[in-house]
Amino acid sequence: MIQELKYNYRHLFEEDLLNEISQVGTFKEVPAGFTMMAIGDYVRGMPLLVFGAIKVIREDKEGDELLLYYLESGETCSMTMNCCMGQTKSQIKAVAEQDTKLIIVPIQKMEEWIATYKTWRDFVFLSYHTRLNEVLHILDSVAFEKMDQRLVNYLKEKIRINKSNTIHNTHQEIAYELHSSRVVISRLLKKLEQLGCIELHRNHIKIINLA
Amino acid sequence: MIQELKYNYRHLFEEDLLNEISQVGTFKEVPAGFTMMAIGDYVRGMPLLVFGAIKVIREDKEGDELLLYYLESGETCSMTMNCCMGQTKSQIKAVAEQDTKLIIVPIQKMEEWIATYKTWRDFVFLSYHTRLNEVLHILDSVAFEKMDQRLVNYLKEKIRINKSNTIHNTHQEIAYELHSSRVVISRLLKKLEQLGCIELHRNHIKIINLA
DNA sequence: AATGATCTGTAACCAATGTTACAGCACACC
DNA sequence: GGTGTGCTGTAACATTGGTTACAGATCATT
Repeated sequence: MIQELKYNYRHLFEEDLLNEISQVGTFKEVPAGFTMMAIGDYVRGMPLLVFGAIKVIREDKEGDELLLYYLESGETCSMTMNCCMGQTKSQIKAVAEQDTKLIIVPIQKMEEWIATYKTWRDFVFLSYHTRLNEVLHILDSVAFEKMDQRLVNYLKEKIRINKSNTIHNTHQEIAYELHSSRVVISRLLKKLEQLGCIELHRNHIKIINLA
Repeated sequence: MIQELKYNYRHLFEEDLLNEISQVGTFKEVPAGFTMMAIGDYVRGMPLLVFGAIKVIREDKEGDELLLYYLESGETCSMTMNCCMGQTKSQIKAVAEQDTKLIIVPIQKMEEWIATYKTWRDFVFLSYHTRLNEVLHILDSVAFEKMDQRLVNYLKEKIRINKSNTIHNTHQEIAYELHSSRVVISRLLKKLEQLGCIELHRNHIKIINLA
């Protein structure tokens, strides 16, 4: 554990803090597709990603979904902190986008370290900062952009996160994450194919050029 | 200044911090409708509201607007902190909803106090926490709700903030804040009037019952 | 009272998105 | 090879919201 921790966080935290983390943290591995947290779950710890990626999804009462953003290694989830500090249930769902490795730090420690380690404090602030910007970014896209543009952005982000030009999802899955319907997504994807931007196949999409 | 500060923040901050704030802070009064910050402005200080309310608005490149949330007395704007710490330009517009009084604290002090005062740290975290939740709330409403419901929520929030059952806005102004068009808003308002929920007048709307 | 500006109401139309329905295809499993 | 399941393509239609256009109402100013 300590190696993977250091590989990702050495440039952020001092030796003492890294040691503390490795003492109180729990190492976890989760497979792609695994739901790590559902709406209403109580949050017991703060995740530090060391490998992989997690997608964070908003859900309304009817179960409609909307992808918010991805967490990558070296990052944490300020939503989690949000819940910890507010002592409330989770407002979001977290699903592993890839096979993922992470370290869970107990809530209590995370609050303690805010007082004692400046680097930890900066890390937590930066995380809030980043998440707030990402949620604003999604808000922009939902409020100001049309579905075709949102779809293109979604595909771009997906290949960036997964470091691959092939997207292994069905149209239905994409529709859920954009809070749209399968037929609409199929329609727009077909248009993109006709423009030569992508190639459609069963269960996967090859990205050629999204400009 | 010190009285107004204490009235709103005594329960949050210790005496020492209150005194520091009153020494380095600048008192400001702004009239309703005044634009306190525009997109692209550089942020020079952190505002602590002591009276009134400020609306915070997101804007895209085309100048399309979307109301994010209101700041009330006893609150600050984590967007501002967002900008301060990231050293970036403002991503939002802030307009006084009412005649408003506030204290501006220099950025440098605000970072210093995070290390030295626990109450300040908690305040800053709580502010991030609240803003993140509010932006999520707006996102929910834009992503999952239809315009009629969004309009009702808008009206409700407006009377809550202004502590009055009469809303002094034109349909056009409401349309801007919801990122819709005047005709659509007039249409929906008329429906609400027919249901007996509101009364429409020139330049103002009287709220009867929004259930 | 006449003028002009602004605000509101309404109709007609358009575009984007969502819904329903169904056909054909690919794949896994028998 | 036959069958069932899930994925994709497509048509027809409904709904929501945005656009254009214009008439009438209200208000301030002269």
